[in-house]
Amino acid sequence: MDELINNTATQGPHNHQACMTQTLQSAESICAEKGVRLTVIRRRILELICSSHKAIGAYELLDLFRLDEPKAKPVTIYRALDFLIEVGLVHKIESLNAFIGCLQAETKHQTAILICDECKNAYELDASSVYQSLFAMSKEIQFTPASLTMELHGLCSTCSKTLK
Amino acid sequence: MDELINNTATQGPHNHQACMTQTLQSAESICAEKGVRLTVIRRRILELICSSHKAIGAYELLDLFRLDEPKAKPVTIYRALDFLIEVGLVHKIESLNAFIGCLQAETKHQTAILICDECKNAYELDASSVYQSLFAMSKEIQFTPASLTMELHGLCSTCSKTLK
DNA sequence: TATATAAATGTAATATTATAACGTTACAAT
DNA sequence: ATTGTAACGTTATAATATTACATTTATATA
Repeated sequence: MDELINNTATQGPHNHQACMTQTLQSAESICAEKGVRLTVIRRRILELICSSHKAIGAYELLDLFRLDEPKAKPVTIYRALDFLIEVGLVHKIESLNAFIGCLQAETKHQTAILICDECKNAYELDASSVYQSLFAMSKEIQFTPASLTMELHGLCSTCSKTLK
Repeated sequence: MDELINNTATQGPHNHQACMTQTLQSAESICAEKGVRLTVIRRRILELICSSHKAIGAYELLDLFRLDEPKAKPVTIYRALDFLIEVGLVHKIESLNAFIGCLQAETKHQTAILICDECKNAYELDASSVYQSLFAMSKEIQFTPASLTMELHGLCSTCSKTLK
């Protein structure tokens, strides 16, 4: 039932150009469908986030964005991030104050984020079963669940091999 | 198997004075056992954190601490927090940048934090089963798990009744 | 008990992350 | 064309967290 989402990215080198192209096209259609605007700024920031699978901070993102738009201010990044998160195209990793692109934004999903503490690559794992069980547990004690943050730190397969 | 930890606190009013006293005594013995020093500052900060079950921010804590120690600086709080977290007496809630006292620090535990978005009270739920299943899932894809952050936002029973 | 060592704290400065407030521009629905 | 809303520009500042280095306190043991 649960399964790895962006498994190509976890299995070593993948065609990242194709991965990005697909992500951005998918983003276009999601926004179109939702009737929200993926403006030039928002699209560019999504592109920067998705340019790797590493978690990236807002100010790091600002530095990259400024290569094209030297006068850009932090709030521009945060506004775009707010939008992208709202639409589900980006996730915030709370334990890092950093952001990753969502590779499966089209599917409604309940995921855990797996973060490699060595290379900072972050992956999403479909964890519906875990969500269901935690939601059930919380309801048993009359807690009404709304949203779940689940972040698993550790080492990806590549880095754990390297560090042996 | 999984169960609510500080269930008295979730079930409405409880004897908070007794709760605190017990938490602090327990903290003393944990530190003694580990051979680490629960200094006056550290004990006081733990006491402030545990003075309610609401998540509290570092600077809020600083304000409280300054009632006694007007010259205290942020780093004093952060140092104490680092210590208390290291020892397991306090947890950081990543999604709030805030802290709560741990009511069951003596037991090795794998917990989810339940956060009421209305009253900010936070509870710990033993979620060993969920940890195990997520760890197993991650290992299947050759990810080596180290630590898991699990934070469930929602409404506690009291607040969900009130908001009806 | 003196003293060496490590741990804890004091103090100042600064880095990092994020938001508020308010004006202007662009879009898109009538 | 007008008008209302969403997006963006600009400035300032709030909120969170760390670094660096000096000083004091506790602990072990000579």
